Amino acid sequence: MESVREKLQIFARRFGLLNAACCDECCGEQVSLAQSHILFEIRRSGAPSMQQVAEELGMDVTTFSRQAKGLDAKGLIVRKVSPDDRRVTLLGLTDAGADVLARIDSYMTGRIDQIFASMTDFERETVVRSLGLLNEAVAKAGQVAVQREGVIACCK
Amino acid sequence: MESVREKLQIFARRFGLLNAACCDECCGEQVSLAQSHILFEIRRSGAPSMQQVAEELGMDVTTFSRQAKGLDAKGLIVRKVSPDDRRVTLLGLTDAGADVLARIDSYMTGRIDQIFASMTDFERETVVRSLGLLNEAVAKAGQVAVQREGVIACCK
DNA sequence: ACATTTTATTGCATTATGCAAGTAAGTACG
DNA sequence: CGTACTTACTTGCATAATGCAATAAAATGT
Repeated sequence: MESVREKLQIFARRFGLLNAACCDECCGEQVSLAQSHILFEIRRSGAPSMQQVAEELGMDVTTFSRQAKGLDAKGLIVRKVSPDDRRVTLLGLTDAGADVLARIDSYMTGRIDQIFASMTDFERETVVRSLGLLNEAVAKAGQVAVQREGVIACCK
Repeated sequence: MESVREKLQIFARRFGLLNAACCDECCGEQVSLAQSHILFEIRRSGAPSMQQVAEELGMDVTTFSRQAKGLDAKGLIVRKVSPDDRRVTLLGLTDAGADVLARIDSYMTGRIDQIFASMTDFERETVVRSLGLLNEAVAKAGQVAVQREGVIACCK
């Protein structure tokens, strides 16, 4: 019988592939998969610093720095020095960046709708609620780990 | 409010990070994250050909070929010519490969248990069932996509 | 004022990646 | 048969990604 670990592994893998495919299909010319993650996270977290995003994505800051430079050069994000601390760079999406992300969103939600189409309303609801539970639980487990080991969730 | 797309995105990302951390902590010396995925998939699918695994993982066959060579050199997998078709290489885990994978499994299940620890029994059950539903739904959506577009699920 | 820490950037070497091309084995069809 | 075509895998090569070490610049502590 299939373990929870296997279920999660397989689901995460497939979702990753779906994500890559969508990103590639709608804006492969403009952004790589990694860069699409960065756009997503910038939108999600307001006006984050480079470190914040890099850590959230589990990416080395140096790698992140280069990716951010690339996105800046393409006019998809803006980097401005924080007024509070001139060492930190605050990130934001440009209109073009928001557009690219919106296009990826739309592909993704389309595909996700296809996936959910084979479910009953009840199943759909259950699954969505479970995802919420799962994310909360991961966050909680992360906090515990920080208290115990001084480590953030899953990142080194 | 958080969309399903966002929930999925975030969950998949965190799981990926967890996966990387576990793989790194217990056998970073022996296998890369990508290689751990390969071991996982070989075990999961019996005695697959190179192409099968590469496709399942959404990896280019040439990249896969090199990774497989590396795993073979480390004595973690065996590659033997198929008796049915001498072009195809059938993959299998060696004892050492199975051990490495078992170690990763054990780290992962430990972490997953931590995550599930903050849930009630009912929630846990619901989440597990939902993961099953989700994977089935992805598989179904994949089949539909094949019929319509001649494309496998999410891979190009 | 000076040492320490923090944030971000660059140098450099290693690795991953994928396309194009090649080899070897199987298949189809005259 | 044999010749053309397809399929499974491997290598060449060029490009992109990655991370550690070193650096610059700003903030903090004492």
